[in-house]
Amino acid sequence: MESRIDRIKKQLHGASYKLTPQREATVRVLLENEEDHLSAEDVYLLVKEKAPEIGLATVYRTLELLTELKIVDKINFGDGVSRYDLRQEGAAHFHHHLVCIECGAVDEIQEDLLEDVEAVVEKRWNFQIKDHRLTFHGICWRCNEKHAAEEKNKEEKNRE
Amino acid sequence: MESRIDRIKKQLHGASYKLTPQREATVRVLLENEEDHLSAEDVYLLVKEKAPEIGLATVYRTLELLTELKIVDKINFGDGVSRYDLRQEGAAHFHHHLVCIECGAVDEIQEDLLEDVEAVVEKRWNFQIKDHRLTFHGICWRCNEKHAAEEKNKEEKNRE
DNA sequence: TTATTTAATGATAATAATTATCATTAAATA
DNA sequence: TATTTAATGATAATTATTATCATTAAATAA
Repeated sequence: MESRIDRIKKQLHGASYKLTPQREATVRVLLENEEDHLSAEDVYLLVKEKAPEIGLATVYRTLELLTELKIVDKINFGDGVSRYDLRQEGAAHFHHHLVCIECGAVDEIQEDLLEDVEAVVEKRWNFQIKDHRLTFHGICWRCNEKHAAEEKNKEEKNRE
Repeated sequence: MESRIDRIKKQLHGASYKLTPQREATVRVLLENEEDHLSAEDVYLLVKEKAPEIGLATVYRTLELLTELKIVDKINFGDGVSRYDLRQEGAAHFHHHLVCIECGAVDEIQEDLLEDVEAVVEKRWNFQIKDHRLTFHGICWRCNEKHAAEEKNKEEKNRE
């Protein structure tokens, strides 16, 4: 069976780039850390564990290349660092993010959700949408549950 | 009548900050350049025209302060520079952006458009939304019109 | 195969945006 | 008026990213 790496290799070849050992190591790190929103530095350190000879510049170059080919998405949560996410295979659109303002966790939404909104934007603003970025800032389910538990606890204490 | 500046002054006082001349000059620049997505450097240069003694660090500090107080929104279009937009008065939510991948223009959408999507996210992901960022990347109405005109032109030439 | 062109890499210097430091000034308060 | 505190300006420091350039690896031509 054709693996994800094989398909990425084909994508690279299609654009006349090669999948060098360094590029492959970088892609593997991204595959093994999906959903983790790694920075270039993060990727560099992880790649180094397996391939210590790799240079930071090569990691940057590879991430840039993968971004150009739309294999990864470069995202920015406003903390001064770019982060890189593998794009879902076959996904025309970028996935969305939920950033928790309490604990800092970043969750992903793979569902599109924006179809109706995009139809409106395309028509009303005569804007041909090619991609989108949607991030919600708020309180995640973990913090919500934690607060609910604390609340319950307090009530029980009061009843005593 | 109470002006926008007066209201911002009150907001600052409410958080026990003062509206110093430097801060006022910075806010005025933002007011006079709404919809322009200015970077800190842009703001600095504009403020300098009116108040040449101001320092870049003060502009950064002021923009940070205004961001904290949710008077401005700090945004990032992925070009390595933070940009600062005055938030619509009374707007609970951040406005959206249309970034043209051809000409680089950035247009704004003040309408919410996300109410339905947010209801789904709050329920399905148990996420309490406090704010959002939505940016569409694509081709703006100006470029679309230009292409349409070019197309028409070509057709006419062919008919000759 | 060997020579030659081209692509990719690693080390590191350069750049650019932002933040930290610190002495000075302005403002608020005692 | 004296004194504490907040804010500022100049500039150094930091940090992420990009550019440079000599070296290596790969692809292609002879």
